[in-house]
Amino acid sequence: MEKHEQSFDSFLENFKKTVSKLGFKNSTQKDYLLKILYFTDKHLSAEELVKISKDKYKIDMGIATVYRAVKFFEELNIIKSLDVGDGAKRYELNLSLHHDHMICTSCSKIIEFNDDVIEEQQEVVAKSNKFVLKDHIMTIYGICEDCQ
Amino acid sequence: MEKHEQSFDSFLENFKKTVSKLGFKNSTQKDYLLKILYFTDKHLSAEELVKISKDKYKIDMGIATVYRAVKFFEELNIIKSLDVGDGAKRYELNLSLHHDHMICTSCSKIIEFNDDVIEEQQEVVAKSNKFVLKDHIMTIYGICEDCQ
DNA sequence: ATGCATGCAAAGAGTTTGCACCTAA
DNA sequence: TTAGGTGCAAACTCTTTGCATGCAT
Repeated sequence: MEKHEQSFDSFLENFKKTVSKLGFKNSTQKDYLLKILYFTDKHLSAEELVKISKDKYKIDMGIATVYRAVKFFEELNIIKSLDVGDGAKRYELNLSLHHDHMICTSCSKIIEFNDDVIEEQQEVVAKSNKFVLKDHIMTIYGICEDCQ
Repeated sequence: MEKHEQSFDSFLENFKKTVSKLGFKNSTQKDYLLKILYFTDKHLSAEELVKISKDKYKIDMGIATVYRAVKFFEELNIIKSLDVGDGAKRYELNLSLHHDHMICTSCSKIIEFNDDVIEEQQEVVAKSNKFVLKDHIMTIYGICEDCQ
């Protein structure tokens, strides 16, 4: 997958400006959550975000803060949530180009992919049903090479 | 969407044979759950299944029975679960041809669709990633005609 | 008669919320 | 100073599990 198009510093700066502009307040917790999400290549759950922020950045934050933050981020459309099928929602930054997921039902590995044909075709489907398209999720389930 | 290709009676008979063959036992509860799922055009949650079986068929069944049954059905691959984004999983029979979902983010209406191009293209994507494809989910989010 | 299935209630897991305190602006 | 943010714990929702009883085979 592509790297993000924006450096973390400029992304964060931009985010903070938006937050201020909207009349909300910035916080260390949100900064670190975004930092973790920016630099990970995984899809993290709320629990995992708490753990990483503690282990890696020595920041203790309550799980409630994480849930409130991800909800906030989702409203600003800068993260997406993903249902992998284990109980918990997983989150990822929404900065890079759109991509979909392929999940191995044996080892739960997640591979990201992007396919132009599918991207275009969903527009076609939306139109023919008179939907104004906003987003889509495509997840392919199968057995990855290693598990076959 | 297409109607089911099999009548309910033959489907149920077939199911019961399979259950016996596998060494499990049949039950009224499972029969009614399948009946409800067969004849509904909605995607029902566990709670809703309990309610419908009580209201429509005067069968009281515990929610635990429903969860155990849907898990059992999923293992037999005769139902699918669907995550609409409200907390609860929703279930639908897996008898008819494969279809995907388009969900209105305004009124939560679910429209089913089937698109050959997308069906074929996901095979292509799976192959190029050396995945053995088993299934896929495609959900398009947008605003339906009524809500625009 | 045997063992899977059921119902109930309790336990779990994930997420949300109320409230007192904290902190950015 | 003062709204919004945070942490904690309690509450909630959805789902699973233990156990005694029920019922299909």
